[in-house]
Amino acid sequence: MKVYKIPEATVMRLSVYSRFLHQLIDEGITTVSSGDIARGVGVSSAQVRKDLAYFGEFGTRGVGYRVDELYGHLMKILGLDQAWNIILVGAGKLGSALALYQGFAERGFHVSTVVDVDPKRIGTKLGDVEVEPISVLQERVKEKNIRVGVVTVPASAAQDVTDLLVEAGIKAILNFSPRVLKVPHRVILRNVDLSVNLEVLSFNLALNR
Amino acid sequence: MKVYKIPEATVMRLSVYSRFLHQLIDEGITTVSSGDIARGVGVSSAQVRKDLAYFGEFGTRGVGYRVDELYGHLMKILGLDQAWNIILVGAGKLGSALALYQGFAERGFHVSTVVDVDPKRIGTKLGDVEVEPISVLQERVKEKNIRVGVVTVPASAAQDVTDLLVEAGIKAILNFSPRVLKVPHRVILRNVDLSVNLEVLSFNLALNR
DNA sequence: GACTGTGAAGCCATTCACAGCT
DNA sequence: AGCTGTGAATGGCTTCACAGTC
Repeated sequence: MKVYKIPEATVMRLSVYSRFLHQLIDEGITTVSSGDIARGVGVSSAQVRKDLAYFGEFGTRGVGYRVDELYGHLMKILGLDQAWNIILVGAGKLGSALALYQGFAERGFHVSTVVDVDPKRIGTKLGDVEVEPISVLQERVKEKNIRVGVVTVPASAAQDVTDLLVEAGIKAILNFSPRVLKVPHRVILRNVDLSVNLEVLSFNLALNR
Repeated sequence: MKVYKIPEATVMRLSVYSRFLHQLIDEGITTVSSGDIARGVGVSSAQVRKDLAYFGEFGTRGVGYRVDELYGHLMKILGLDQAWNIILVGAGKLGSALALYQGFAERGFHVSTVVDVDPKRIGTKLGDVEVEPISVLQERVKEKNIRVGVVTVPASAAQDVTDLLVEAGIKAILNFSPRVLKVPHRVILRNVDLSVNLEVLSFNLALNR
């Protein structure tokens, strides 16, 4: 893949396109145009074509794209042609919800380990995964070849567990805690900040009052 | 407020700055420079100053910003000088977790109503809020002056409950379902797509293999 | 000397518009 | 005629760099 720099926004849209295509497959639709996709996900058709153009030529001029074929390409591009083991740190309300979230499993993300510090939570089951003490973190990451960690601990503990994940050799972290985390450059970090999202809404609502 | 167009990225950073300032207040720090903030949240100091400049001049040249003062300005700008009632639609795993999430309450977002279609969930308590049937949605929105709705239902039900929220006069929607929702222009929509976030990570990990 | 506020420059993403296929 | 792929134009956000202020 000769890839210089793909905008993150493009990657996010590819993920959305791929889910839309999945819908079309379920509906038995076999061919789709960039305009159809655009209408389906709420972007412009030029945007769809540009996004795809980063990775190759997948369509046929005058016709469009074969749905199953394009879907396969997108899944490959997104790295979803393989399953990913992930470790979840923090088995509180949010952590438990994510551990049981169907949407992850559907896309090939398998929560293979859940750890927590709270003795009351250790030993409980989330689906078929048992909550383990945080001391097993390094061992599990190694033995299960886990590359992605999800942080769902309170803000005060977030940097500490992040350091543990980094030390264990994790490659990417999805952070749900409302804290700015420091990680080495080699580790990919994404933040899903629930409050920030609500605050963007309240900002916009507050604008016109 | 004479505001032309504030980049969304700016609004999101303001939210992060405000939380950082809150930390500083807890630590008893009274003055801060744009460089301090920049280091604390991982952006450039020019970025911090530009973001603030959209809204006025809050600092003193040669000195910096008064922490409590700047914090107050940011909270006002973000619309957090008032409490917001929010309605949560869908009391499944994720919905329950969000209903009980402390981070919302801390920032003045009060989950005042939770509704669901599942009879088994109706009548159960999430903290001090009782899950009610979806039929009360319109009534609750009106009587409690709710302007923000949070959608945490399965993808298949997402558009239907969104239509209900829009019809009830909701002003902004935070969507956690993996579906692209259609809303009228007057309604503000934000998506928190959990799978998309993981897929951006897997994309980046898959790049170098 | 230190730090803010800001015009200008640079950079990156989106949109336009059309040539090229089918 | 319809739709893709793409260079060029546009628009918008970020970084630079410095004048202004304490």
